[in-house]
Amino acid sequence: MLIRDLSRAAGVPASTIRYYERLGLLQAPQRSAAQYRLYGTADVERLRFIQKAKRLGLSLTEIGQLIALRAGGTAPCQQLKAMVSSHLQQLDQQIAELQALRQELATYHSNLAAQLTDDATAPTETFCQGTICGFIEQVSYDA
Amino acid sequence: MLIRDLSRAAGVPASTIRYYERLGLLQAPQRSAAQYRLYGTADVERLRFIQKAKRLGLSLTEIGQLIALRAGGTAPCQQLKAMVSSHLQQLDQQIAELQALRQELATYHSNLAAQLTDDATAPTETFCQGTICGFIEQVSYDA
DNA sequence: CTAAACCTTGAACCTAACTTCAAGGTCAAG
DNA sequence: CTTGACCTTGAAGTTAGGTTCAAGGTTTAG
Repeated sequence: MLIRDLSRAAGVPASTIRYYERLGLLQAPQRSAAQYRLYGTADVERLRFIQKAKRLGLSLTEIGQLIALRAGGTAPCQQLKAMVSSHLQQLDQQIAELQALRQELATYHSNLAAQLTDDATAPTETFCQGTICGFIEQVSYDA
Repeated sequence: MLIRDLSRAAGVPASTIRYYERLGLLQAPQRSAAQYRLYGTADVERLRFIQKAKRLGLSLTEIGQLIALRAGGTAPCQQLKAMVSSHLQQLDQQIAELQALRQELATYHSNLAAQLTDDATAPTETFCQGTICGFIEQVSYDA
C-alpha cells in the first residue's frame, strides 16, 4: 500500500502521515526499490487508533506515551484512565469559564442592543461616550 | 513615564507594550533624548481599554479595528455590537461541543474505572485487549 | 515518449499572542 | 567610575498540529 492508499483508507493527508512518522506515532514503514513508503493493514489500524484517541481529546504527545507503553510491553489502560480523568477536570473548568463569559457577554450584548438601533445612520455618538468606546470602557478590569 | 512605569500601571509586560505598538494598538510615544519611550496617562487608559476588550473575548485584530474606527472619527459601538454578537454565537457552539465531549468522556471514564482497579499491579492485560489499548480501539471513529 | 500524477527530503510557513535573545546604549547608586 | 538595572532594536523562539514549498526522482496512461 502506497502512502496515498493509506491516506485514503484512514482519511488522513499524506503530509500528516509523514508528520506522525517523524513524531514516532507511526513506525518507519518498509520501502519500495524507489524508496516509496509501503504500508500494511496494521498501519491503517494504527492511524485509526490515533484518530480515536484524538477524539477523546488526547494530545499527540499523550498518544505517543500510550503507544510507547504498549511497545514496552505494558498495557496502557491505567495511564489512559489517568489521562481521561485529567482531561475531564480540564474540560469541566473550561466549560465553567466559557459559561461565565457567555453569561457576561450576553448581558453586555443586551445592554448594547437596547441602546443602539440597527440603523447605521443613528447618532450612536450620543450613547458611545468614551475615549474610544464607552461601552468597552465600562467593562470591569479584573477577574 | 518610562515603559516600566506604564508596565506597572497597567499590569502589562514592557515587551507586550512594544508588541502592541508594533501592531498599531498603541500610538508611537514621544521619546527622550536617549530614545526612551515616554508615556502619559492616556497610554495607561489605552492599555486598560485593550485589557477590557480582551476580557470580552475580542482578538487584538478586532480591538485594532475598533481603535481605527475611533481614530477615523466613527463611534465603534455598532461594530462592537456585531463583534460581541458573533462571539456569543461562537461561544454557544463551543460550549455545546465541549459539553458533548464531556458527556462522552464521562461515560467512557466510568466504564474504564469500573473495569480497572487502582491497583497498579492488577492484571489489566485481561481487560485491555487490543493492539495497543482495547479501550481506545472501541471508540467510534466518526463525528 | 512525454506529460500528469505521484513519490522523496528538508525546510519553511501557518495561527495568536507573546517572550526571549543578542548586542549595544543609558542612567543612578555607591 | 564601575556595577547593575534599565532602555533600544530586530530577529528568532514558543505552542500544537499540521501544511506548503522547492527541487528532484518515479510511474503510468495515452
